[in-house]
Amino acid sequence: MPELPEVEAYRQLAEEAALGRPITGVDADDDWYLKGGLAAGDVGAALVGQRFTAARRIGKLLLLDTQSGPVLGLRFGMTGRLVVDGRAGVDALLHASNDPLARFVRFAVHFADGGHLLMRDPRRLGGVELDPREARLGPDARTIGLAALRDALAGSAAPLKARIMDQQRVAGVGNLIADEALWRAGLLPERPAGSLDANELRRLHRHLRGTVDDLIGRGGSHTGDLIASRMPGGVCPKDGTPLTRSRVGGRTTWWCPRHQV
DNA sequence: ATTGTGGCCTGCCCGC
DNA sequence: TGCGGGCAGGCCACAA
Repeated sequence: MPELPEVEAYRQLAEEAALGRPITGVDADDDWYLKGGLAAGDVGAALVGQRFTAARRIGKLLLLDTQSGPVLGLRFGMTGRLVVDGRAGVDALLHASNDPLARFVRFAVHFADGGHLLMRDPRRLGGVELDPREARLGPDARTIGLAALRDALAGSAAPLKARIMDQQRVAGVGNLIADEALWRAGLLPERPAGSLDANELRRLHRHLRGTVDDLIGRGGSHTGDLIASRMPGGVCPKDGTPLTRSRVGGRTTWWCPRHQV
């Protein structure tokens, strides 16, 4: 599913292939897919005649700036893909259908040259927004500083995993990255977020950023070292201990009961 | 304010 | 063989 690494790949695709091309039309027929009070026709009215000038990303939110219009915000939910001129941003997506590109198109932007940028999302968990409130998102997990991470966790009784997945505290951490980073850092997902000492905080910071960089480099959130073992019968790749499965913060969570404390 | 829960949506896979 | 149910999880509305 799209977590930060996938959305970063989408951002790069948009940056390489979608900037500077005059927009001549928009298909936004699915009301469910329009967020933030948008009505059918609003997106077209705002974008036709514009060009995208930059592709940015905060956490899992892709932001396409326009010349003199609003910022187009794209969220991909769990099964959303970005496709530009028929070229998909990522090859494989866990839990998403690999049906032909023509199916499940929820939103499309057409360019004057005949090409298009579109979102394909079988489960419709993503969405489209104009001028999304970027300030609502916390620091991006790829670049967050130690002090900012400390601030995000300080004083919280919520489970550590839930806290780092709170997009208003830290932007971009999804379920798989959370499990992978906590596993690498040797920290129990259920630990109260505010209970980390200075060493543990440093460890989490190092491994959170390291995990994000690794997964971007390897090409997706499914390429983590823990992920392959994240199934019934799976054992910890570090020490061979059978992994524990539970729910933390409402999410299925896998961890090693031996080295995560 | 903080923390937890349920529902949205659809495809897949398991067991009967 | 068909079918029901559980599951995947990002995000939001809502509850306590």
